[in-house]
Amino acid sequence: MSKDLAELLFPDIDMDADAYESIYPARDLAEGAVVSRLGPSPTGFIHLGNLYGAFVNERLAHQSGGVFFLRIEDTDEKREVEGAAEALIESLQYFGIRFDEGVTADGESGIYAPYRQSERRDIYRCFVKKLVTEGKAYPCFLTEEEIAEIRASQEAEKLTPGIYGEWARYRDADFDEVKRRLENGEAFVVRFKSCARQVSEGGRVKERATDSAGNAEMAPDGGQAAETVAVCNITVMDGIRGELIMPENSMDVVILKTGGLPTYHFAHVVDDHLMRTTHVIRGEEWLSSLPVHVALFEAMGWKTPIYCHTAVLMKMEGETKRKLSKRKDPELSLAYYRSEGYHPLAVREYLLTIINSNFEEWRAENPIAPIGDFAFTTAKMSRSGTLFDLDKLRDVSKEVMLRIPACELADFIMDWAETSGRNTDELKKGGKEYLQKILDIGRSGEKPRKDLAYGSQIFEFIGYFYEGSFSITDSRPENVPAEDIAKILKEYADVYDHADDQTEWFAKVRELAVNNGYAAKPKDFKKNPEMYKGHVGDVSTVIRIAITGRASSPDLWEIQQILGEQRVKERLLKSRQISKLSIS
RNA sequence: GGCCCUAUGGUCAAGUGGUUAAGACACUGCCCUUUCACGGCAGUAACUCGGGUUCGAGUCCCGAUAGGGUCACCA
Repeated sequence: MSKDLAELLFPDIDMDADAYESIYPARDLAEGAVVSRLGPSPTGFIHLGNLYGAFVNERLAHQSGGVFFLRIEDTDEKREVEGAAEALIESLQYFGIRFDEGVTADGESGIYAPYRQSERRDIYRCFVKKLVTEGKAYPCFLTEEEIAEIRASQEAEKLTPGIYGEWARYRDADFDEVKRRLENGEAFVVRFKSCARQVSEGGRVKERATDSAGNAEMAPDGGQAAETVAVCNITVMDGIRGELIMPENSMDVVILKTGGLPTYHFAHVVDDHLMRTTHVIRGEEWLSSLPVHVALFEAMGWKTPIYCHTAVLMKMEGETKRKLSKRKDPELSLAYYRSEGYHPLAVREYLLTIINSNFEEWRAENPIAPIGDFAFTTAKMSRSGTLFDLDKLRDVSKEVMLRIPACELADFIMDWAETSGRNTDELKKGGKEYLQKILDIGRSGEKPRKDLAYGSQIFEFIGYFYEGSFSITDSRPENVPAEDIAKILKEYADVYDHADDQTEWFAKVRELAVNNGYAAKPKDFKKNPEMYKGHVGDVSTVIRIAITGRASSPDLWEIQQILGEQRVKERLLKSRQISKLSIS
C-alpha cells in the first residue's frame, strides 16, 4: 500500500536509496577528526554571526585533522539573491576562512558533490520516497488558506498551532483519494509522520530530575511534583551545552515542498549523513527544531551527528540586548568592517576572544604565535548571548596591527583605500616606501606605540603627511602670546638643521624656549609658574602645529625626517605668514 | 501564550562546595613624558530574587523574575 503510494508520488525515481551509501562512502579519517560544514543560504547578507559560526566550524575541523566544507543551502527560491553565494565565498575568504571541500569561487570540489542543495533534488526525493514507502511520510494537500484557518482555530482555543493529530487530515488518507487529487493536478507537500507518544495514548508523567543521591522528590513544600504532559521528552547531548531535555517532536512537519525541493530540516539530515558530517555547528536559533532533526535521523536509521549550538551575537538596543538582525544592523555586516578597514586578522582575533574564554589568556602568554596554534575547545565556549563590543575590537586590533610588518601594513592600507573608494592619488604619489615609513613611526623598541587600529582611523591619523590633506586644525596653547608665534617659528627655522640627530635637535628647541622666557622643563614651570610664560612643551606645540597642523602627534623629529627638509621649511614659512596675518 | 536557551561589575568573562570573587576592555586619578600614544601604579564597579540540600552555596536542586530564541511549503 505505502509502496504503491510512493510509486504514485515519485514515478520518476527508480534509484534505490541504499545505493547512495556507496556513492558517498564513509570518509577515511583518523579517529577524532571532525567533519564540519558551513551551510549558508544565499540571501545576500553576511554578518558577524556568520563569521563567528564559520570560525568555530573551521577551527574544530582543522585542528582535529578533519574536513571543513561549504554547502550552499539554496532550497528557498523566493529568498535567493543573485550572486550572493559568490559574495559570501569572497567575503569569508577575505576574513581567512579556508574550506577543504565544497562550493568554490569557480565551481565545486570534492566527491560528495553536488554541494548546492538545489542540485541535489533527486537525492532528497529518493529518500522522501523511501520514507513514504515505509509509511513514515505522506502527501498532504492542505492549501495555504486551509492551514491559516486551522491555525486561527487553534489559536482561538489556545492550542499549540501546527499540523498534528486531528488536523493532520491527510495523514491516513486512502490511496484512491490521493490518486484522485493527483490526477486533479492538486499540489501537495510531503509531511513527516510524527511518532511522538501523545496524550491520547495514555500520556506520560514528566520525569523530574533526581539529585546525585537519587532522591526524586525535591519539592517538599507540597508543590506539584509531577505533571502530566502531552509528549515524552528526549535527551540530546549538545557539544557545547551538555545534556538537553526537550519534548519529542509532535508535528507533522513538511519535508518536501510543493516545488519538489526539501525544507531545511530534511535537506540537512540527508546531506549531513551522506556527506559524513560529524559535527553540526550552528546557531542557537536551531535549538527548538532539534527534536525534528533527531526524529528524522531516527526515521532514516542514521546516526545523529554531534550538535553544537553556539550562542548568538547580541546588540544593545536601549536598555536591552537583542539578537543581531540582518535588517536592523547593517553596521554589523561584514562589509562594514571591511569598509572601515579593520584588518581581517583583527576581526578574527577579536571573534576568537569572544568564542573561547581562555583565548585572551593564551594570547597573553603567546603574544606572537599564530592563531592556529591555539587549542580551541567547545567546553570553553560561551553559552550566553554575547554583546558585540567595538571598543574591545579596536583594542585587539591595535595589538594585531603591531604584529604586522610595516611593509604588509602599507599594502593593506593601499588596498583598503582603493577598494573603499578613498581618494588614493596622494597615497600613490607618495609611494609605498613613504607610507611604510609613516606607519612605522615609534613601532619598534620596548614600548611600541599603538596608534594604528583600522583603515579609516589610520587614514585620518596620517593625513598631515600629505599636502592635500594637510591643514592647520589646532590652535596655539593659550599661554603662548600670539606675537610669540612668528618669533618662535622664525628662530626655529633659523636654527633648524635637518642633519641633527634627535638629541641635538631637541637641545636646540629647549634653548629656543629658554631664550623666549619658557621653562626648559615642565617641572621647572610647575614649581615657579610666575617665572615663565610656559614651558618647552608649549614651544614644541607651536612648532608641532606648524609642521603637522595638530597639537598632538608622534615624535616630531621623526616626522620631520620623513617629511624631508624642504617640506619642513615650507610648512614653517607658511605658518609664519599665517601667524603674521593673524597678529596684524 | 507553549516550548527551549541563558543569568557574576557598563562590556567580555574566570570560577565546577570553603577565594580578600581573577583578568581584559571602557572609565577615573597619579607617575613617566616636549604633545599624543605606549608603559607603570592605583581606584570606582558584580554573583537577579526566593526557597531547599549542606557544617558551609556564585557554584548543586526547585521555583519565580528578567533577557533571548523559536513556534512557516525561511534557513
